[in-house]
Amino acid sequence: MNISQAAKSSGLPAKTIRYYESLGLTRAAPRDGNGYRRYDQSHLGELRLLHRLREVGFSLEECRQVVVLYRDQHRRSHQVRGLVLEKCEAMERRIGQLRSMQQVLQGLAQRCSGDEGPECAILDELERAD
Amino acid sequence: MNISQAAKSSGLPAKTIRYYESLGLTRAAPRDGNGYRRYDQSHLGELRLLHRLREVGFSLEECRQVVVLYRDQHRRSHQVRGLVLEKCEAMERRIGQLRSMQQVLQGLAQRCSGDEGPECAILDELERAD
DNA sequence: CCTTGACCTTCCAGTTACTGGAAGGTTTAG
DNA sequence: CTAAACCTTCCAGTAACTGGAAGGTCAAGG
Repeated sequence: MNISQAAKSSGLPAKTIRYYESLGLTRAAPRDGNGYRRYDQSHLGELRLLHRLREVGFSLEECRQVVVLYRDQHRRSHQVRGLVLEKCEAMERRIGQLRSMQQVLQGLAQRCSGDEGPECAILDELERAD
Repeated sequence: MNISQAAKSSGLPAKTIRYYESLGLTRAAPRDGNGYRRYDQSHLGELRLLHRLREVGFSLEECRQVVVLYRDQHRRSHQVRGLVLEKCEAMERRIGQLRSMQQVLQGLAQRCSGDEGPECAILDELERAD
C-alpha cells in the first residue's frame, strides 16, 4: 500500500503522514525500490489512532504519549485512561474559559445601542483604565 | 511614559506592544532623543482595547477590524456590535465542538477498565478501521 | 569616575501543526 | 510516446507571540 492509500484508509492527508514520520511520531515506513513508502496494516493502526486522537483534541505531544503506550506490551490500561481523563479535564477547563469569554461578549453587546451613531458602549468599556 | 509603564498600564507585555506596532496594529509610538518609545493616554486606550479584545478571544485580524472602527469618527455602533456578535456565535460553535470532543473522551474512558493489564478499550477503539 | 543594575533598542530563532508549492523522478493508461 | 497521476525532498508561510543575543542608555552608590 502506498502513501495515498494509507491516507485514504487512515483519514490523514499524505502530507501529514510524512510530517508525522519526520517528527518520529510514527515508525518510518519501509521504502520500495523506487523510494516510495510502503504501508501495511500495522502502520494503519497507528495512523488511525493518531487521526482520531487529533480529532478529539490531543496535541501531537499528547499523541506521542499515547503512541508510546500503544506500542508497549507492558502498558497498563489505567495509564491510557489517565491520559484520556486528564485531557477530558483540560477540555472542561477550556470550555469554561470560552464560556466566560462568551458571556463577557454577550454583556458587551447588550450594553451597546447598535445604532447609526458612533457612540459605542463596547469601545468605551474596552478602552477604559481598569 | 516609556514602554514598561505602558505595559503595566495596559496589561500587555512590552514585547507584545512592540510586536503589535511592527504589525501596524497600533500607531507607531514617537521616539525620545535616545530612541525610546514614548506613550501617552491616547496610546493607552488602544493598547487596553487590544489587550481586552485578546482576552475575550479576538484574533489579531479581528482586533484590527475593531481598531479601525475605534479610530473612525464616522463609525456606527452597530458595526462594532456586529463584530462582537459574530465572535459570540463563533465562540458558541467552538464550545459545541469542544463539548462533543469531550463527550467522546468521556465515552472512551468509561469503556476502559483502567486496570493493571495491557488490554485497553480506548486503544482498541481508536486504532480500528472505520 | 566607575560600576552595577535596570532600562531600552533591533533582530533572529523557536513554538504548533500543518499546508502549499517548487523541482524533479516514476508509473500507468491510452 | 505522452499525459496524468503518482511519488520524493525541501523551502516557506501561517498565528501570536516569546526568549535570547548583542548592544546602547540612564540613575544610584562608592
